[in-house]
Amino acid sequence: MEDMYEDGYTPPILTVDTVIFQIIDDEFYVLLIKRAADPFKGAYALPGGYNAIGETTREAMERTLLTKTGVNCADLRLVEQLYTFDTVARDPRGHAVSVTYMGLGRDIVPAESDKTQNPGFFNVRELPELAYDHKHIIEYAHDRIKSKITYTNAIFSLLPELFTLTQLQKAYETVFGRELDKRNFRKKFLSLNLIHETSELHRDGAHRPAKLYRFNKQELEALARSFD
Amino acid sequence: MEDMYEDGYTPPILTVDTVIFQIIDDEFYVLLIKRAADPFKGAYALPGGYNAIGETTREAMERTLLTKTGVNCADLRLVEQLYTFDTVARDPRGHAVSVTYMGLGRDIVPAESDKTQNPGFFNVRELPELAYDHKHIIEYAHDRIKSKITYTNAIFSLLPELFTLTQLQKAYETVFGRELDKRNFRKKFLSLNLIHETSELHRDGAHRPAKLYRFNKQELEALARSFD
DNA sequence: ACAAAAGTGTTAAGAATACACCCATGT
DNA sequence: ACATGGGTGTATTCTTAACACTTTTGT
Repeated sequence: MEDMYEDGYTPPILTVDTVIFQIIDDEFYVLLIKRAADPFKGAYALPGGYNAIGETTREAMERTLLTKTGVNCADLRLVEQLYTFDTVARDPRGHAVSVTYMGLGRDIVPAESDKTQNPGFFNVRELPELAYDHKHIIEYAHDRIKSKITYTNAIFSLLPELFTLTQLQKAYETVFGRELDKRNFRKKFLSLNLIHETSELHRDGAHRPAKLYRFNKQELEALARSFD
Repeated sequence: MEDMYEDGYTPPILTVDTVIFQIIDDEFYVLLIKRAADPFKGAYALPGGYNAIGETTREAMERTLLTKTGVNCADLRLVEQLYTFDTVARDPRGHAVSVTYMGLGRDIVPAESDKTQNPGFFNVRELPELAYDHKHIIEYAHDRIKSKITYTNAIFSLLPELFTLTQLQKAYETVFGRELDKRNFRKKFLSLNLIHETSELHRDGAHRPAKLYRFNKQELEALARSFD
């Protein structure tokens, strides 16, 4: 914090990058853009951009996300800072530092204007070639949310307000990438007292309708016991 | 990542700050310096400083830690990036961004030269007035290590190579800030297979000598079951 | 002999796991 | 009536939690 550098101090380039996840048809998707300029022209990348002076990293994240993908941060259900990556050759102008965020939501639709750079959701299990170290960042974010849903109620951010127990279980299975036992899942999850039954039913095809549930709180809270 | 800014792009000030913890006499201590210049002249602060261009945040952390406290990062047993704080009024020259690190070790001795700014370890339960948002950063780091020792073997970083089960339990109690049951602690910890008995004994006063144990690995690994 | 910390085991309650059939609906 | 996903219970094993006395040593 002291004056290591006199007036000649020049900071590195500061960027932000954002990993937006959502579940579509029981698969896990991440929001990417196609790069229109070098470096990595034509490759896919996380939405992000420069962090200007006078702007917090969170503000830069919200601004770049909106500009590059049309996604409004206020429509996300959970946003948190992930990690700060130092990346060699991240930027042609030299060493850069990228503060990354993770955002989770439901029914997020990127805007398709041609000013925005072909934003779209890609299945996390079938990613295209990615610019920079963005593959690594996506894996890091995926690990984070995998572990986060084991000790918090973060799964709410990937579900609609009203949901069936089957949808809830599928959401867990999608993030974990493995199957869970139906009876044990229900018994355990209900014992955590995070959700309550509503009087509404979900009718969907030629079978018994499912009860719809709702989270008690739409804010992050720790679980009484860790999950799975 | 695209050119939001033309050539006129100016990044914010980038700094690093480091939270070094160690246990001394069964109490938890953090390394602080006394600020020699404004802002916050005379207040205590975490060691840190500017991140120069061309230098990674980790390099800046190692450099500033050595310069300001005489502590060599290589002497720490565990170092990890914590979080990146945007802090208003963090720096008189305007908005700044601080990447923070946490370091854990044993028998760390700050250098007392007068070039270094009176570095010293302070009991986390009796902190002096702190500059900036450093109190908040220390609490954040404390929470991180509290939770980290519940699902990893990170406690090794706060213990000597050879240690008794009582020392191990005391280390947990120090970080958690509460007491644990001796018999349950031993039974559970030994069942995790992280440590093994050595043939050496620790003699210390007029009572039965204690067996000394050693960690199987001095690297971070996840626990089979989460702890406490 | 005594003071001090090391070391040790059992019981009871709760949690995790494995596992298969009936229910309510639409067509 | 049948196909489809919704919904439910039990037995076993493992884990946690509560709890007090004996052992070994130095003085």
